Amino acid sequence: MIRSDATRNRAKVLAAAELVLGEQGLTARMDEIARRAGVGVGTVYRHFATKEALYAAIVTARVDLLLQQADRLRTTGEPATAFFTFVTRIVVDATTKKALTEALRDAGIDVKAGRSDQRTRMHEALTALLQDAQRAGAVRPDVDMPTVLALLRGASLAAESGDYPVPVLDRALAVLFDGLRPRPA
Amino acid sequence: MIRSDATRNRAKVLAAAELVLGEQGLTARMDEIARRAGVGVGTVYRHFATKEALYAAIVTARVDLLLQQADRLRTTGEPATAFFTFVTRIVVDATTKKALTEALRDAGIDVKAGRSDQRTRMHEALTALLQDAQRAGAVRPDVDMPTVLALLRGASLAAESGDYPVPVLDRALAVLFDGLRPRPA
DNA sequence: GAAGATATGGAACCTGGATTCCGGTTGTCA
DNA sequence: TGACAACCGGAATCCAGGTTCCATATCTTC
Repeated sequence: MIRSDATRNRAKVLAAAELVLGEQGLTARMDEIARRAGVGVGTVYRHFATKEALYAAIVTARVDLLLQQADRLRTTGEPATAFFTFVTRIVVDATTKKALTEALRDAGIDVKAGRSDQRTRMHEALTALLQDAQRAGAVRPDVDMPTVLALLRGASLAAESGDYPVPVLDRALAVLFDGLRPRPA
Repeated sequence: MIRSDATRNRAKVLAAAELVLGEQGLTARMDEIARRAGVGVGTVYRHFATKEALYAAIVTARVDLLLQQADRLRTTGEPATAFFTFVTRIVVDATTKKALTEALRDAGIDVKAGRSDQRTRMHEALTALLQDAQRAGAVRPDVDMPTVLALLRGASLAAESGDYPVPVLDRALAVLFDGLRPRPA
């Protein structure tokens, strides 16, 4: 039987970790996370065998969220906005969630444990969105997934590094998107 | 009097460090650098007071090189190619020199010690190239330096992370450049 | 080629931070 | 409520890497 306080603490740790990891990325310290959760390090370790495991838990959850959004956008019918919105969302996410970006390396995760199916799923989701957008003539037909991924990753990394004010990021993204659109002959 | 073997070793350390830092970035270990230089750690420390100082020395040198190239390009007369070539050069550089990219944070250096004038110089060089290109109608007039820097940084970071084959990076850069060009009405 | 100054190698030391351990608490169940 | 298992906190332990130290080896100079 799992004790009630245990579940409660687990949640607190998760929440604190999400916060701290978002702020400091992979360099965040375990005791800092514990402190913010109002809990001892021991407790953190009781719930997550290792720092990496803790990260994995968080990243996994977040990626799942993104995947859901991708699905929803896809069924919205508007391929052009679906694609650009999703990409934007990823980048914006990166602004806050340092750890996520790290883990987003090549559109997925490889944070050890099996979870690599997420990587595939994310890849598939993006491919679908891209192809739809291309079919709709909203994205030039000659860019492929790897290229998009590289750009996306670059944007996320830049965003993640934090010292850019939002408007600058917006403008940068705008430029990038313009580059992705088909040239008007 | 500086002993001849001392200068020789200094050079060896510098060379090894440039190599190792290029490969592994800031996480490179001091003893690895020493090993590759065929020297003891003590010797490394005799020449560079601290890991950071060693990095600074290398980055400074490299940025100086880039600055020279910027100058040369600028006087070449072709504003459009000058700008795009320079940007490309920086990104390509990033492919090999992890440490550099790190340090290139917002177009400069702040690796502690004073050297921050390089930051200014790099910034000036880029601004000059950008403005020239804009005046020549090769870059849309509505992008500003911060935006370019953000994009540049993103590209460098992506490139730095290494797992992209050259052609992908080329294509990504092409897209980015297209975004920077003025839209043909 | 001897003396003194300067360098060298690399073992020892130190520090920050992850992980482990365990005496003391608290939730659960009868 | 009592007994016991599941949990807790956080001090102690471990470990990886940076940095220091110094006995020994190399220059340089006279």
